[in-house]
Amino acid sequence: MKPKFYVTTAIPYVNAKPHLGHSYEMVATDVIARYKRMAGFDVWFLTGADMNSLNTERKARELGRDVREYVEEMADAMVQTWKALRISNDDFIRTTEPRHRRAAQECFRRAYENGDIYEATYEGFYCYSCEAYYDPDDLLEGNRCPVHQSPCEWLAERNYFFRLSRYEAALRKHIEEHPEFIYPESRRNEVLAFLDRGLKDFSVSRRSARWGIPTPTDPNQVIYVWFDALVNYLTGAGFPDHPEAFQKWWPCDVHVIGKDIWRFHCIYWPAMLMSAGIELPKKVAIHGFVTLGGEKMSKSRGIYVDPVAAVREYGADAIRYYLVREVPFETDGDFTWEAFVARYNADLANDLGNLLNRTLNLVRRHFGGKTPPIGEPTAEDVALAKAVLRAREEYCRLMEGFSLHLATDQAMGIVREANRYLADTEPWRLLRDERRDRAGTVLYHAMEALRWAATLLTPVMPDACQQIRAQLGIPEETPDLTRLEWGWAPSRESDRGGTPPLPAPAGSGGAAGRRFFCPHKEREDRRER
RNA sequence: GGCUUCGUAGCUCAGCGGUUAGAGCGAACGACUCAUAAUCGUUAGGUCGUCGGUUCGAAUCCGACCGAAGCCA
Repeated sequence: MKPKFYVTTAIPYVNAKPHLGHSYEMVATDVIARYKRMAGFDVWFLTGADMNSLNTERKARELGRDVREYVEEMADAMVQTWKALRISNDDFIRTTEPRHRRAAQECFRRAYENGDIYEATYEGFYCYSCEAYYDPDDLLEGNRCPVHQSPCEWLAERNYFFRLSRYEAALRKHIEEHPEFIYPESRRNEVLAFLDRGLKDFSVSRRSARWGIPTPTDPNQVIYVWFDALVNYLTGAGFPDHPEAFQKWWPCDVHVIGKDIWRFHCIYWPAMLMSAGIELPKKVAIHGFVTLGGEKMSKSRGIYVDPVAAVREYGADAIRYYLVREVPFETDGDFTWEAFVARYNADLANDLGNLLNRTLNLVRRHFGGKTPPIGEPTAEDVALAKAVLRAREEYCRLMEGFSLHLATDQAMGIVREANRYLADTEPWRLLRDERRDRAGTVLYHAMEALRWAATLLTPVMPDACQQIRAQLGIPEETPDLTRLEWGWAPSRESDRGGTPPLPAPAGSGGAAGRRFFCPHKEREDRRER
C-alpha cells in the first residue's frame, strides 16, 4: 500500500480575486503535491477559501451585495484562478459548507468540555482587516492599524476565550522535541522567542457579528474566524463525519503557509488540537512573499499581476516555472516581466525546447521518427547517464527539503548536460560519416536524458512535460519516479509534427503569435537610439 | 527598543572550518551548424558588508558596527 501524504495551503479570505502573490503558495504546494504523487505517495492536497471573515462580510455590505452570494462568487473566482494555474488540489473547501460548520463546532465543543473555553469581557482596538485586537502602543497615529493603516475600532464585548496560556509548556516541549515541526529554522526560532514572552489567552468568539459559524454554546455568538478557519484542515481530512478517512489522512504531513500567519499555525493551532485531543500536524512550512519589481503586491495600489491574464498570455507552465525557479521557498522573491522573459528564453525555449527540437529533428529525418536502437555505450554515454542519475538524487533531496528552486535547477542541469553531450558527440557528423549505429546510440541517449528531464520537471510544468513525453513517443502515463530507470526504451515512435511545447520568442524566427520579445532584437533597438 | 534572519561576481543564487571561492543568466571572444538566430568552449579578475577575535587554517565559528528584511498577539 502506498504511504499517504496530506498537504494543505492556507485558505485565503475572499475579499478580491487572487493576484500572483497569492499564487505562489498554490504553485509551490502543487509542486510538492505532484512531486509526492510521482514519488509513490497517496496524496491528498487540500486548499480552499475562508468565507467567514468579518471583513469579507463588511466588503460585501459596502458593495451592497448579498453576503452569501458575494463570498460564493469570490470563491468561484479563486477556483477558476487555481484551475488556470493547473493546481491539482483534491478538494476545495469553503468554510460555509455544512461539513465545516460541524467540524468547527465540534472543535469548539471539545475545547469547551476540556475546560479551555471561558467567558470574559474584552476591550480594545480592533482591526477588521486583521481580525485582531491591537495594543494601543502598537497603533499608528489616529489609532490606525500598523498593517492596513486603516482606523481601528474600539470594541468591548463579552465573549469566549481560549485558554492558550495553559499550553505554553506543552507547545515549547513539542517544538523542542520535533525540530522538523517548523520549517525553516529561522521561523522556528521566532516561534520559540514568541513563546518565551509568554502566552495570553485569546478570544474565540464575536458577539457583534452575524456572519459566521455560531458557537455551539451560545447561538448569539459566532466562532472567531481564525479558530474557524484553522479547523478546515481537519474538515478536509474527513473530521468529524468520516472517521475512516480521517484516520487515514490525519495527521497532516505539511501545512504550507505564508510568513504572515505563522502565529496562528505554530501556536494557536497546535494548542487547539491539543485541547481537542487530536494529534498535531507533522510540519508547518513557512514561505516568503513574491514582490513585484521589489514592491509588495497590492491590488488597491494597482501593484499586482493578474495570474489568469498572465496564464492566458504565456501559459501556466511558464508562469509556474518562473515562480518555482526564481523564488526561493523560504525567502521573498521578486517578479518582473523582464526577468520572466529572460528566464523563459534562456531556460525553456533555448535550452529545453531547442534540445527537444534538435534531437527529434535528427530522429525524424534519419530514423523515421522511431527510437533508434542502442549500441554499445561509450564513456561519454556512461558519463551522461551518471550525471542524470546524480541530478535525480539531488533533485529528490532538495524537493524533500523545500528547496524547490534548486531542485528545479537540478532538472535543468540534465538539459544543459544533454546539450553539451550532443555538442561533444556530434550525431549529425556521425550520420554524414555513415556511422549510423553510433549516431542512433547517441540520439537514444539524448532522448533518454530528455525523458528524465521531462519527468523531473513534471511537477513544475505538467502540460509542457506531458507534450514532451508525447513527442518522445512515450505512451501517456503518470510519471513514476519510483520506476524511473535509465535505459528504458521500448521501440517507440515520436509524435511527428507536434507543435513545440516551449516555443521560441516571437521575432526570433520562432513560432508566430507569441508575445515574448527577443532579447537580441531588444538590444539592437536600444543601440539604434 | 528587544528578538530572528540576511548581506558572496552586473543579476539570481549555491557553498556554511581546510587545496588557487562556485553555478546559471547577462557580457566579450571563439567554435560548430543537427536545432526554436539556437547550442558548445574560453574569458570574464568578486579584499565572500566593515572592523576585530578564536584557530595551524574562516564566506564558513565568536563579538562589535553598518545596511536590509521579518516577528514582538
